[in-house]
Amino acid sequence: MTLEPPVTTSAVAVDLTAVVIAVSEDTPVVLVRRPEAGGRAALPAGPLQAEHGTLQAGLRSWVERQTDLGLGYVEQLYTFGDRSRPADDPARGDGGRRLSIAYLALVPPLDTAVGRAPDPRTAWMPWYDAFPWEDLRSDPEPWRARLRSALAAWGSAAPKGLKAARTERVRLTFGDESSDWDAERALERYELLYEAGLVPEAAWDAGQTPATEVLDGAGRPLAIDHRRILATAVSRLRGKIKYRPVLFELLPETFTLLRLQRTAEAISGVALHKPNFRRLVAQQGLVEDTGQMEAETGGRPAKLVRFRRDVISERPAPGVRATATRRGSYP
Amino acid sequence: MTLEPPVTTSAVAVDLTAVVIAVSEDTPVVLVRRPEAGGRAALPAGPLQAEHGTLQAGLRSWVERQTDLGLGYVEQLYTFGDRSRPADDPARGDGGRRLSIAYLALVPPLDTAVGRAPDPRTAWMPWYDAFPWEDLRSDPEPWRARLRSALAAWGSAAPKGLKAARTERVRLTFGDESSDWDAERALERYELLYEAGLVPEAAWDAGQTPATEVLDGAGRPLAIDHRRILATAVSRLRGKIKYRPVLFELLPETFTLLRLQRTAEAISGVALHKPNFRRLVAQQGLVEDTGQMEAETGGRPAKLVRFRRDVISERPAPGVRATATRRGSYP
DNA sequence: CTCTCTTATGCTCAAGATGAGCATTAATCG
DNA sequence: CGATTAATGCTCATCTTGAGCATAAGAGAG
Repeated sequence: MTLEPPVTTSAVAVDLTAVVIAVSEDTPVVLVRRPEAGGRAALPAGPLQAEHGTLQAGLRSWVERQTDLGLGYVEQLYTFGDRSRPADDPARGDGGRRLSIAYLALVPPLDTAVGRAPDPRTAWMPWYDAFPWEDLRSDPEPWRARLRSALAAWGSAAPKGLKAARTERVRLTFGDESSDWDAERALERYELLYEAGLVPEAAWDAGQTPATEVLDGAGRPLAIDHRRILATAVSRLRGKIKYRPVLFELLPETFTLLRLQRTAEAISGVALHKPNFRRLVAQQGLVEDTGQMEAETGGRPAKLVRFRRDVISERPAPGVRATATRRGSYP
Repeated sequence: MTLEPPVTTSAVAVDLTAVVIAVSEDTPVVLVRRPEAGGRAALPAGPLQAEHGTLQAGLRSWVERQTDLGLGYVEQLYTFGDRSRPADDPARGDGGRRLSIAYLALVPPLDTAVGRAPDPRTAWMPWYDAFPWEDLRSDPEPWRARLRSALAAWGSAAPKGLKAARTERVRLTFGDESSDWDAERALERYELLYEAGLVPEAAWDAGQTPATEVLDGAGRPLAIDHRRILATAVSRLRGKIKYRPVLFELLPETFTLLRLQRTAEAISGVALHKPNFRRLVAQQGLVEDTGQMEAETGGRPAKLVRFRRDVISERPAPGVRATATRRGSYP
């Protein structure tokens, strides 16, 4: 390898993969292609075409045609192109490499009921189906305890010198009895489970059959490496809402503060302290009154507010970061 | 476009582009290929090869061979592949598209004096040569005032409905008399200057000759879209040091707290308040004493400290964010 | 051998931001 | 009408930040 100008190399298939996220009834959902019987659902993906002026335009144009929704927000996530991508990938063929440029897109809650979707070949899948352990809104302990004990076993099984490092990684990503985990580390947690062989993709990618006990409670696998791509999106989105007002892309024009909070909770997977959440939103000037009220609250009617678009990328870092409540205090 | 499995499309040349950053004598530098006489410097780039197991491994292996330095830290930056990428790109050829997967790499200060480099065809270029306006460590005003007035003119020249939006964008990215700008928005600033035609690449990419006044003070252009890639790296790195301890990848094994601060300042482009910076570092437990002292300080000798590697990805968010001092208070 | 200069290091203080509760208000549903 | 369900408002103790001041410990000049 030299520093000479790059030259074209071996055949590379490039596709654009979309992680389209919506929030439906406090559940974050992702657009997937329906699996055939027994198969795994896949993220929508399409080949990069010559007509596409920009990568993002390519992604945007065909997703919009598919979903009939305006994609409010689109950002490039990551480019996946490791040769180790599994052999059951139909696009690989003849020793070529497949490159997937993944994008994250957010759409407002319109026709996003789970199961229904704009195209009959697609469906909205709750993302916590893929990562049940990432939802700590109600009772976090069942999942955490199980995964931690499985991972502890993996740590103990490590070769001599690696034991401490593995144990420490588990502690950092999954927390321990005394400390919560960091919601943003969803990708690291998935990767750790993969390495530990606790998700079936690990065995499949190695050409083996996963042990059955592995499948229990390990979440729903997606095609190829799509669960990893989804985990990347979850991590990115959880980080992003802390400093950019992207939550509003997931909400209708007008909404109540509780709905905003529930959306934040759905994404981050933790329950938030209501008064503090409101204070945060208020002092940041992110929303303004519409003068209307929402009556269907089940209790006292709530003000309907709207996002102040003119503040969309204002100075410091608007967005919704807020304190988690102690466990169990969700509703 | 359908949701069918992706198929191989038109020829795509894929290369891995590296933004290798070091800090030399309080100056952030980037590794570039020396330009031919009159030409523009380019970032090192090499084609993606079939042997590369992972993209990052590919990037890492050949950069390490080139520089004889261990790349402490490598992360994927962004994939550039817009069709509008300029025509003087030697790798494009026959209507094919070029895809560049850019990586950010950090190396410790070893042989990184400006101008010297591991390979005679390469050089370390101060990144503020490309973005003089991004260095606000001493006196920010000369650049800011000039760019703001040029951009104000661009705003005023906008078609009727766009005027307000343009003016607002300028205000958000470049700040105004009363407010500083956000150091992380380096990429947005470059892109705004590009759109406004204030950097020569804008004219070149359009196949035109830039007006000479444009060139004055607009920084040093790089080959193709490499200045944009570098701006992406600057923004990413400035954001990253706030919540991950990556600064240490840019420092030798042991260092003084002032050197750590100067490195943070070099990257972020702003002068920091010394006592507060120390307090921050101390309370985060990022460093530990070595017991040794550094005598060459010019004043009272300073303790030599070292980064606590075991804390490298600890819970909340270690890293170096700190308050900027008011202007002019650098040294 | 002091005085001066330079940088290291420590301390204090006032604001602001955060984490956790408690109290009131206003609808709906039997 | 009383119970239930939310919406909204307020308070308080802690942390965290932004800024400035004071002292300590070397090198060099005179």
